[in-house]
Amino acid sequence: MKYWLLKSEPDTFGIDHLAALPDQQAPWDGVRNYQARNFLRDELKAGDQAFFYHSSCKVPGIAGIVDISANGQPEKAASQPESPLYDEKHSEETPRWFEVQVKLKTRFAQVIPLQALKQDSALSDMALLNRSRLSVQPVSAEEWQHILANYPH
DNA sequence: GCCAACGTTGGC
DNA sequence: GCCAACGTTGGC
Repeated sequence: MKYWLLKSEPDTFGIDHLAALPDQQAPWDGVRNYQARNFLRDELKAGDQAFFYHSSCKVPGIAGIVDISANGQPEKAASQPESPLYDEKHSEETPRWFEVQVKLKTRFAQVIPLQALKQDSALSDMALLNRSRLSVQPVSAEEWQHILANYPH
C-alpha cells in the first residue's frame, strides 16, 4: 500500500465538503495534468491512503487523510456535456481523464501548515516542496510517518 | 522538432 | 493582485 498527497482548493472542494457528504465519499476528478492523470490511472489503488491538501487559501497545508476506495476509472464528469469538466476528446471507451474514489478517514482538528513542512530538513525531498503544480503526488512512507509523528493535527 | 505565446497553478 | 514555475498550444 502506498501514500499520496491530493491537492484541492478548499473554496471549491475542501475537506469540509467531503465530510458533509452522506457517505463521506467522492470521486477525485477534475485533474487536468498528464503526470497527475497517470498517477490516478496507474498508481493509486484501493487501500492506499492520501493526505488531503488545501491549496490557494489562507493557510495552505494538510487538512486530513482519505482512504482511496476505488482504483482509477474513466472520469464520469468529463463525459457529461453539462459538466464544467466536460471534454469532447474524452469518452468512456477512449478515456483521456481518470478519477479515483476517496473516502474521508480523518479530518484534522488543525491543518498542518505548508510553512512548517518547508522548514523541516527531513522533508526536503518531498514532492510537495520540489514539484510545483503537481496536484497528485506520491508521499514516501518515511515522510508520511514523520509528518504524523511530528506535527499536531 | 523548436520555441514563442499563452494559460494555469499556487504561494505570498 | 502579483508573479514564478511550468505545462500546453500552434506556427514555422
